[in-house]
Amino acid sequence: MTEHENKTTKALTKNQVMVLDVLSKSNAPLTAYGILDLLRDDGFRAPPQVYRALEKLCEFGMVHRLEGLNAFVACSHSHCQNGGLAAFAICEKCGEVREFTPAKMSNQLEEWANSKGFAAKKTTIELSGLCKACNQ
Amino acid sequence: MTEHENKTTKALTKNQVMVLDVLSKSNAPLTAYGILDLLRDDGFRAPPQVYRALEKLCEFGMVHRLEGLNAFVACSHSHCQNGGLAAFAICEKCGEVREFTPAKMSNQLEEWANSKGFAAKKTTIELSGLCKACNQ
DNA sequence: ATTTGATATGTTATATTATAACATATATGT
DNA sequence: ACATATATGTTATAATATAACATATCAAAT
Ligand SMILES: [Zn+2]
Ligand SMILES: [Zn+2]
Ligand SMILES: [Zn+2]
Ligand SMILES: [Zn+2]
Repeated sequence: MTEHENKTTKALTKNQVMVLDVLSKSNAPLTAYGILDLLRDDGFRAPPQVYRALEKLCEFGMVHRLEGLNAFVACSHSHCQNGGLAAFAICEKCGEVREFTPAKMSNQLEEWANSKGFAAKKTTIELSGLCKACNQ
Repeated sequence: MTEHENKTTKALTKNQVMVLDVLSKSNAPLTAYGILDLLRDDGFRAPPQVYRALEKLCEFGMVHRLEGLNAFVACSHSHCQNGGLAAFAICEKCGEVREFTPAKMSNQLEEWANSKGFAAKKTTIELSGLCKACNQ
């Protein structure tokens, strides 16, 4: 059994592992091009290699895309793999990202969606501001 | 008194009026470059003209940026001008955007932020999926 | 074991989105 | 009229993302 597995219990590919690895080790979100630069020595040469890995990792719920930053973070849990709504608090100063699971909000959004007949496939919740440490 | 005014009761500039106008008349979000194309005949020639107007209109709360689409919509209310949290349900098929105000969620996010000492400056809530009409 | 199809990877080129930098014009207060 | 701030125009470039095609690797099926 390999180290990383997705929900279908299929092992990640080489590139997926490398991308997940740099994201997991980073203490701030990384852009696709930032990841590319970090992986040049490992044979990455062009954006599609990164974007393709990111796309799959996002599908698997192992990585999240932060829309407000055009950047990516490893999931804080082992993996979210959809269904579970995730929210992110992003510090503008230090870059720290806290992922949390606003269960009640999830219900309320669902309630709203049901009442309007809207079938949500994806939900984005992002707070940007200052984390406790940076706000002193 | 001019037609459009922002919160400081200062009239919008010529370019701001034109950008707000095309957004108000559109029944779907527009990208900056889409707006540029629509305004070529009105003297717009380059992206900064659009982005500058959009930046101000967003500040004034008269336009919202949809992070998931890199696109912009006119505020459904007269203007939101921050403080009031706005959420968006975006139909992937027809492009329709419904802006709504999830008051309870707002409280819950605030609650979470307070408990963690996070000082949120901006909050993004976007649902993407299918609207009622498109989901038949 | 060989063929076949599917998936993953490499590579080049290009599309899309956004901003930097500088020049000119217009408005506003003294 | 002058000084100052704001708005606009313009060129160039940065940053983000995808299209298109070639090659390689993997996984059945024969
Ligand atoms: Zn997660
Ligand atoms: Zn911080
Ligand atoms: Zn609004
Ligand atoms: Zn629709």
